[in-house]
Amino acid sequence: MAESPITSRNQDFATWYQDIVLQGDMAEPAEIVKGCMVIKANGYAVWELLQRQLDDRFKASGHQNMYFPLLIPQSFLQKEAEHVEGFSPELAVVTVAGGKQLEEPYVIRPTSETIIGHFFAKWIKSYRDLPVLVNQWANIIRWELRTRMFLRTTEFLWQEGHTAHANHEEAMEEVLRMLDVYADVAENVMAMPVIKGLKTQSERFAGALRTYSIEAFMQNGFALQAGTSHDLGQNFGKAFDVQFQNSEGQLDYVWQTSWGVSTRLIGGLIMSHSDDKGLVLPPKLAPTKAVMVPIYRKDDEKAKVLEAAHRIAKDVGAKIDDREGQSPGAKFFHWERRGVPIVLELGPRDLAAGNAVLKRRDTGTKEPMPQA
RNA sequence: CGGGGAGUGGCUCAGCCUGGUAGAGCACCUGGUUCGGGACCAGGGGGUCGGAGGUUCAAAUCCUCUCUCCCCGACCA
Repeated sequence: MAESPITSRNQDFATWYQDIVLQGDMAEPAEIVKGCMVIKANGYAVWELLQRQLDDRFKASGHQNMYFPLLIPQSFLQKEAEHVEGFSPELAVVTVAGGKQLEEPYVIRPTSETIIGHFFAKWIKSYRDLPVLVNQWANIIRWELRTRMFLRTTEFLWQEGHTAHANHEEAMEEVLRMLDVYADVAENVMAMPVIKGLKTQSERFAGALRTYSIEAFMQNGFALQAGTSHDLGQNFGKAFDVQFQNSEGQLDYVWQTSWGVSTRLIGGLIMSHSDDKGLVLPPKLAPTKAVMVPIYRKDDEKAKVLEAAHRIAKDVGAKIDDREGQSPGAKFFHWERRGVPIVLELGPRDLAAGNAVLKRRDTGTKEPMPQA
């Protein structure tokens, strides 16, 4: 019996988390780039599934995807007093480009309210232009003091929604609508129960009137802020002069919202479901839903088992693990650590009985499954 | 930024205290036997010990400086 490469949750939760991420082929520290990670195949595939679920809901509620520059003129950040105060300490700044000192440095976006505010001002003239409902899938950089894979990395992937409305009521409806979308995805896709609520004044987004969040509970009893939705009021509208004429012909500033979830969700997913044996993924977010492990000894068995295993795997949509030189035991551990929800076993005994063995990752239970 | 830990084949680490020209396990390659929860035997390839300087006949090992990563705390999606 080989020793498990995974530290138990009771022994050391933080180390357990790291082990799960590493052993589950989710990510690894980039090392050469401070605080950054390489999102590996299994982790990125989960992110893609999660993106799809979120994106479908954004589109269904009238939002459109756009893309804004990674680099933002430094002066933009300074236009909103609280915003600059909140983000200045964690900005990465580009001062040299093309071999020359830049006249005005660019900051690498920590979030895009400012640059999007600039363009909203160009695009919005009339109440008929409203609402503007934009989403951006992007990477951002925040120079955090301490990082943990997925939970807080220097660079991370996220989506940021940015909307502009004619009045505060509509903006607030949007803020709460998107909070509900986040809660829906968390609970019904990620199987991660959350509590919706209002953040305290000290915890709200820098530049927002109010910040709402969904909070999830982890196995160590900690809460994880899993998504936020901000009522920006007219703060950015005023800072970037986003004015429009209302139906009475008067000038007014737009009411804006912004909302985002990030690759941190994957950290929450891991800390919600995984166990001391490895990653556990809910079926809706599992890149590989089922794996078939064929078992055989002699050559004549091998031919029969492989033939049936391939056939059954194809029928049920399972990936077949027919790697040579790996024992079945080694394969079981391999897939268990990667969170595959269903592992099927097929050997001579099952062949004779007309069954395959079906094992669930979440419960660990095994049951016979008819081959037909 | 404060506190702790660690940098030695791809990975995990031993060796350092008591200097004497680099080891183990895993992984990898070849051959054979295996295969129902991490197989075994035999053979083989691969490192100059984070970096710089110093002491010494001789430095992974002693001294000085330095860089990086990880964990805990404060800050944040």
